[in-house]
Amino acid sequence: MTQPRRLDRVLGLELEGIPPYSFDLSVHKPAGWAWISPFEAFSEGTVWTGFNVAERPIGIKAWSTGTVSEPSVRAEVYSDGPLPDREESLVETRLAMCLGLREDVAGFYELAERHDFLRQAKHDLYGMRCTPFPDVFTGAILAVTLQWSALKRSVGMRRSLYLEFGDRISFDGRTVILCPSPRRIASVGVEELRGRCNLGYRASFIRRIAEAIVRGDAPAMDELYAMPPSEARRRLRALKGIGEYSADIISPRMGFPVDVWSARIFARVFGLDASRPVGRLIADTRRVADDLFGEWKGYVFVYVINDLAIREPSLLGMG
DNA sequence: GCGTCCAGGTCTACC
DNA sequence: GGTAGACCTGGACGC
Repeated sequence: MTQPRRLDRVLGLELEGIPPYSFDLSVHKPAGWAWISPFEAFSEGTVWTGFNVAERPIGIKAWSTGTVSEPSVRAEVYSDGPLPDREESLVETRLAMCLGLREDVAGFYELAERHDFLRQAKHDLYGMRCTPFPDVFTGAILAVTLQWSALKRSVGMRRSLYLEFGDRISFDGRTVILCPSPRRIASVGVEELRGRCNLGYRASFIRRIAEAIVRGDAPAMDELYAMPPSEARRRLRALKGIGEYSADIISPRMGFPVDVWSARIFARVFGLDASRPVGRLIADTRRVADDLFGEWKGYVFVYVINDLAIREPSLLGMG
């Protein structure tokens, strides 16, 4: 195992948000989803994580300095050297995006008042944001490893990719493993990827997505963020191995990524016949989500699953 | 112990 | 444009 790269504090940021905003719920969701890296740490309201900016590993320590009604986040940025102005600006923009700080959820909360299950979720998770990935490759690795696999194996594949190929960084007394860079994965053979990470047929998908990003043939996350959501998903689906489900996960304006598992949950929430063939069930839950919630459907997905994690954890296999 | 089924999708070939 | 079959692997289940 390689020694972690030591990073020093190079920048402090104070980020304002649109209320209501809950930092803790946004970066540390009740369903146990990590904010950015499965190897980040969260303790007493502070998160230590990181991502790559212009192929440079960046460490982030962040915590709330405000309230739900007057949100403010302090972020300390760590690097292996001073950041050029352009990279400082990139880090600040990306952090605000990943935190969902500038997302106005008033429209979603209005919608939530019209549905019992959402009114409850809004109450339980008030101020929580959907938090986009810092880059397309981080989202693609999650989406592809979730495909056609039981959760235990999905978790194992993703952790192996990080452990085998991700950068280890050490800062503020913590060590975090970052998402492997596309350039690193593009330099590894498909068979080696398959063997070291137990990826099966997914190895070629991940390798081809990495190559597309290195060539500049894939859209950047900030470009996707600026596009209409349907266009962003269309651009993502042009990548090999990214279908409707995966594009819904990766898109910065999250879609409604129903699969076999979540279709059964949402069939119950939406009052559909859960005994129908699973292919039909997935199509039906997608249609209902589109019709009732439009572009807020991603928030519906995240709020419902995380509210179940609080109220009915056994339904999610959480105990 | 062994065989079968199926799982938190996507692509390709074929019609 | 719609659909069947292939794709890796491993846990659960029946025998």
